[in-house]
Amino acid sequence: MFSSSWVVAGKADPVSPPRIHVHPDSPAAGAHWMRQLVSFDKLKLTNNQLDDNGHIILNSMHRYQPRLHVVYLPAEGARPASASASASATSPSTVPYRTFVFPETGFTAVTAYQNHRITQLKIASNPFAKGFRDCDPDDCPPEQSQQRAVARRREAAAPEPCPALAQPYAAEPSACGPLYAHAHTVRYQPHAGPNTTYSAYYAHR
Amino acid sequence: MFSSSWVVAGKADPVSPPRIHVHPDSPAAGAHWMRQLVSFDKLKLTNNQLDDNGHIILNSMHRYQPRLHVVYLPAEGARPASASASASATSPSTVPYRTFVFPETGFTAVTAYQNHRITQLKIASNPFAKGFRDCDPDDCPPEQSQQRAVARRREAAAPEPCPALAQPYAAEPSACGPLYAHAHTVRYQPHAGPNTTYSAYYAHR
DNA sequence: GATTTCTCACCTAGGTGGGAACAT
DNA sequence: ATGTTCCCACCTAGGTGAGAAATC
Repeated sequence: MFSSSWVVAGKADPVSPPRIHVHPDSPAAGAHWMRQLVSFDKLKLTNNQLDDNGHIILNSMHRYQPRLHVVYLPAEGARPASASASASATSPSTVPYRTFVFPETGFTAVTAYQNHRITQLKIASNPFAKGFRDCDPDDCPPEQSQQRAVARRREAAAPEPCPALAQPYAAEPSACGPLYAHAHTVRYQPHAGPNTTYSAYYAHR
Repeated sequence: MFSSSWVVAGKADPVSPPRIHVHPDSPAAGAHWMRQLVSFDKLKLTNNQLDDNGHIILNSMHRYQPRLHVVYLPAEGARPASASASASATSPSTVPYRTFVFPETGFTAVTAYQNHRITQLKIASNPFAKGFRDCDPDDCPPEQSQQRAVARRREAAAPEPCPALAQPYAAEPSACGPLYAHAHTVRYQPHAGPNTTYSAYYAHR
């Protein structure tokens, strides 16, 4: 058996090139942001340190805490001709902003799920993975022939469903032991300096 | 034979509900618009008079002249809290703007092409119609077995290509006689009052 | 008889996990 | 032994013209 806890494994890996995802609606007035839910579903993650698509660069098997920055931008006539990005780059201390952290959005980056319940959760709730379902939840004949899933699938382990994961995306991960969630719609900022980043050990169950 | 000219066929049909397509980048500074080509490829057309998707409503077999309006929007601090759209609706004469017309963008709306050369032009140049091509222009074996096109296709008429249409989307339509082009990326405004709109007669060749 | 609508096979574009191959 | 990369079949979503059916 393994101990189910995190352990420090030495100094952290070098930090990735820090990148910011600017919401596509930016800049916009406060009324715009309050009008509806603000979604970051255009944000993309990568583990390619040389990425040039503007994606957020992560290290696999490391833990991240998304942070949200709300930046006040003066009216167009009141600021210099240069774009706001360069203005904040040259004098960041003069740009007023507030930062918000939602601890429930913290996640561990992975290249492969470490817990097959997460796999089942994604298959059940993501329309693009419909091909891996045993049964379409929307129209599933009670005892009839199941919708044929991908032919070459040959999963050995039993499903052993976790009650806490019955509602997709709504469960508290710790309810089923250490889980490694794949996050699609998060904003990235390393939450601490290089010497305090969680390092590469993780717990099996 | 038919006469190859337009004739007046009585009073015009009632005008469609007038709609404006606002470019998705709006509002933006002049420097933004000058940075690259300004594309209206998100604009969609419909002949459904009851459309509620915000598409531009056209009458089939009628002629249209797109118009481009450049509207000056004062800096955010200098204008009232209400959005610019409502401001121009309540007092249009106070909104400074300029209108540009490019006669070469005029077109006739249709539900089906009236000239099969246009069909061939679209098939040759639109990636979504690749299934109807006899041969992929990018990799076509010189004399080998042609790429199989859609099976149930049974076009009777010979291709009889028009030299002026050799370069997709670049030809002057009148070079091959009266053509009825399908326009995807245009801005709509009826170019005259209801009594001077072209009506439903058109010329065969 | 001419025009419009509808369904279809055929595409593009891209988001899924599976699993083999590869790297460390 | 473990973690990563790559290709694949399988999906969603939606843009094509062909041709039958419907409409007028």
